[in-house]
Amino acid sequence: MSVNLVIVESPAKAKTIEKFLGKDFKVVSSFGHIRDLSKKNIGIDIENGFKPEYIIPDDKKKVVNELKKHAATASRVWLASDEDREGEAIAWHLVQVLNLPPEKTKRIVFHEITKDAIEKAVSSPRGINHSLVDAQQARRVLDRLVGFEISPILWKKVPLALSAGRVQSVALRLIVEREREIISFKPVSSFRVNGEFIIDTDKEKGARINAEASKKFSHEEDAKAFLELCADASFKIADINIKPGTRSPAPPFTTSTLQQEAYRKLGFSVAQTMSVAQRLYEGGMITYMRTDSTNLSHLAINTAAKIIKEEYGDKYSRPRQFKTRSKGAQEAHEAIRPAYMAKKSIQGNQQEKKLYDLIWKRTAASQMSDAIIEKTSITIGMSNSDTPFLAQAEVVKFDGFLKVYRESSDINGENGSDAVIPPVKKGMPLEYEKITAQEKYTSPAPRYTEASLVKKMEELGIGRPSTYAPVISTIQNRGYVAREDRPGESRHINVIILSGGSIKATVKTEKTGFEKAKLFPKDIGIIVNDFLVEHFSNIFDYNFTANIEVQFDKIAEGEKDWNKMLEEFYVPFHDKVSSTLKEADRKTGVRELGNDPDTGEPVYAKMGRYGPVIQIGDSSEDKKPRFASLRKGQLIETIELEEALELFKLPRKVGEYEGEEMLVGIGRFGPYVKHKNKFYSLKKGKDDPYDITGERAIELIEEKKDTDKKKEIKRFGDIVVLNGRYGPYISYKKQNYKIPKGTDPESLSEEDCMKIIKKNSGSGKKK
DNA sequence: CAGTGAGCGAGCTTCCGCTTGACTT
Repeated sequence: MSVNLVIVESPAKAKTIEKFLGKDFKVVSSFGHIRDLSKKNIGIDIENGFKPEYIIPDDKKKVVNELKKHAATASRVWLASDEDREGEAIAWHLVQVLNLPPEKTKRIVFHEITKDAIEKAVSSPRGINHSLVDAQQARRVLDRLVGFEISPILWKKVPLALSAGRVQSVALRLIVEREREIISFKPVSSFRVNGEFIIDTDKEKGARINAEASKKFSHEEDAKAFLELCADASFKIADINIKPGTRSPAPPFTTSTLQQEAYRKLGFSVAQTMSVAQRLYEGGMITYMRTDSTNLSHLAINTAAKIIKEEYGDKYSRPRQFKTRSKGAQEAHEAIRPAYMAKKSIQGNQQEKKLYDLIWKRTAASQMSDAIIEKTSITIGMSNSDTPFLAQAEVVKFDGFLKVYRESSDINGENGSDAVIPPVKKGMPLEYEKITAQEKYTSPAPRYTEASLVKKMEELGIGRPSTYAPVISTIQNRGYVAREDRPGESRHINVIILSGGSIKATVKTEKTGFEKAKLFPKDIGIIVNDFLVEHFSNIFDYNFTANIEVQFDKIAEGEKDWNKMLEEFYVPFHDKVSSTLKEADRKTGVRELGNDPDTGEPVYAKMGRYGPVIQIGDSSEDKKPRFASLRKGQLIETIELEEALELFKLPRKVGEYEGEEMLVGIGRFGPYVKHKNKFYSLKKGKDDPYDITGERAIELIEEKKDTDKKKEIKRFGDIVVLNGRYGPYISYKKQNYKIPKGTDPESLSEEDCMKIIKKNSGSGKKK
């Protein structure tokens, strides 16, 4: 029985490959890495040349046993893990753990899952590349050293801090530094002048041109003076400039660009995109979704060309192969594309259909012709000023790839001018209909979204396709960063309008600072970041990863010894770890805000044991300071005295009801009235916790009691049938139970309820 | 879930990358 065993990393890949190879081949999966560093004693014997201590994690034991069984009966084992640093290491660990003898072990690689590529791989096997394995070990050990030596310093020196790492801490730094840019940003306003012109000879048809003055005005008086000039001026077309141009499609998706576009076009979070893509991959509908490559297989390029020609005609087809440009790309896989281009749509839920459609269009567009455009610029001259008005328009002469796909931009409303310019000739006279000078404020760099953070991380070369989503979850789970909204504020802007020869000034309002699902640093994130940057500036430098990647590459090329590289890194690093542990002060981010006007005591903002607090007064033998927690959206870094003192006004008594005190405060779910140990929410936008009256509080209490009564359908002792947000349910001993569909809750008897409770209490236990 | 905060200090936490489920909301 001569059986060939092929081991790949992913089970879905195993299934596909087995179809291509004959029945002499059994294809199984390792489910990624099968060994990792032990967590005991850092998992590294530092004294002995950084010798790693590898263990098989509990959740991998079953897989390893299966692999051992298969390997024992196979006469030849083909290690087909990915062709990159990590893949090579997986192959090596397999050799070690499965005790594979060299004579029956072959290492093969392929970048695309096509019959051709796999057959070719099988016909040209090689051995394990030990230099590449060493580069991976260096990467792994370095990450462990950084993470496991610095995190414990944080536990000691920063309250509530939890972790640090080569990647997560730089991601955090990006967010903290961006926030500081925004905090210190001072908006400046200037006036932009826009004119709406009518072609003089064509007044009836109403052909219009919108144009902007080539100059901005910093002061309102200057803008007004310019409009006064306009009132007396005559206008004409001074110049017309027509420029042809082309636009090319974006390359097919990588993990990073898929996450960005799915966020911009479909509103998916980074994690959501990955889980939907995973399902598409497992269903055999798309290629692998964790990739940094923009390569397409020849087969994919050829079938795409065929389909594009059929669907849109020959002139829309333009096969291309894109070069991967991102830093540190390892290109073990293809770009993310449909498994079968012929399938324009798929079965599945809405999310799956939408994501597939996006991938199909992006892939197709990448294989289509450039769009041909014509850019028209018009200069409108003024008789009494040398400041012209300019108009620009773009006409698509041939749509090419734009027929199926247009990439979105991170910046809203900057997708080019869609203005249409009527046919005009040089020298044509024009009349203004309306000329408006409107104040416009500059804005700071935008806060990161999950997707734009991924983009930035990729640019810096930190993180990998498999870790972008997890890292973003980590910094949020640690409480360093939160994805939040901000309602924004209104701001007045001055507008001056010239129309029919007269000038009028008005004031408009606009929204500023509105945010939706943006990444904000939290106090603890800011303090952790400042501590890390203060003591380990070299490691949390934006270029650190790029620099050590150069070293890893040298190891992979066999030009450098991996232990030596680690030695060079570790000696100064560990010195710094020791000295920081010994010398660094505890960091609470404390800021003195001023003095309490009532008592004269100092007021501080700082990180307390349970979170950010304001403290009034110092601690002494006979006096305890007073504390109040910061609210959502407030930062130690920016809170001011007045705001801080406000926090001490709550909770406050608003009166008595039924013989017991009513207290108003603000909790995690917003403002509340507390009465007899029960909480009643204040109405959003209607009630103000600082001036709500006792009568209103009683009203709220009664109202809530009333709706609670309506919620209850029936009751048998401990068993209560209730009307909830998601329909009727049973509540019993603090647990909720779903009522099966099609059951009328009114008709339930006590026994029926017990049955439902018993049936459902088996499932869903513990965390 | 709507509190807490001093100081002492047991026992715990933590990294990045490669893979899926098995969980809960």
